[in-house]
Amino acid sequence: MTETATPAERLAVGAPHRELLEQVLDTWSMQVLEHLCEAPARFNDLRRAIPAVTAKSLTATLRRLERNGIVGRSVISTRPVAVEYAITPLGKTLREPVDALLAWTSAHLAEVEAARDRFDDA
Amino acid sequence: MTETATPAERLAVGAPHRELLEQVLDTWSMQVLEHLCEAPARFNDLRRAIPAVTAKSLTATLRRLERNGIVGRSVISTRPVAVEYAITPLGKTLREPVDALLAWTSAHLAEVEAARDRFDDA
DNA sequence: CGGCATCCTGGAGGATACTG
DNA sequence: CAGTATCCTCCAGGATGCCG
Repeated sequence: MTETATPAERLAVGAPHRELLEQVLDTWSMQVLEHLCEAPARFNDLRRAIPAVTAKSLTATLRRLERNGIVGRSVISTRPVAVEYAITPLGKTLREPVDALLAWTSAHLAEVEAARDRFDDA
Repeated sequence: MTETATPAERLAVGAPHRELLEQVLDTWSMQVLEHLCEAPARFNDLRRAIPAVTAKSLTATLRRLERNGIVGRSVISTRPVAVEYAITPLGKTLREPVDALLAWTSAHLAEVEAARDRFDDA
């Protein structure tokens, strides 16, 4: 198929590309993703692994990721119920670009902080 | 130097890596970046190029990018004053990981939308 | 254990008006 | 032209309590 949209157009407010990025790059989603890439985890495992998240936000994050096909949710009918979240094959493809971002911050954070110091002096 | 932090640690709330990503991946910053990568531009050029942005938000975005060393700001003392914004060498290094993100959405948006349809049926 | 419903607050960001 | 100042609204997300 043909790719007609420019990068700027794909990033416009309301564009599907931009919306998808917002649902995948937010604070909690990225952390959930990193953890599930290591190993599947249950709801409260994730809560403990991500200290600052509230139950409400974690639920919303997991639902959104599940809806987008990034994570899978399986209910294990023990009593009490257990629920396991796992990364999907689609979710795994996200790791590469996200890690590229992390690599960028690692490579350039010092340079950014130097720029901040210069800016704050003036 | 040694890199000790895990990806999850770098993404934790309050971590410098995460803060930097937030200041660089937000709605307006990404669009400003894309436009300045094409060519330097003046304040009102950017306003026109990014229809949904308000003057207040654009100012805040440009200040933050300037502080982080991602864009440069030069005042041209004509009357009335002209101000030109341009991408810096550091800013240019951001393009690669950001484009990787865009490439990911292009490659997988259809698959995501299929997952959404499935989810919304249930 | 893994949620959902309700209430509530802070702060991001829009609208508008003004200025060097 | 390129902002700044002020006001004001809105809603993401925290706190709390309840339930299958």
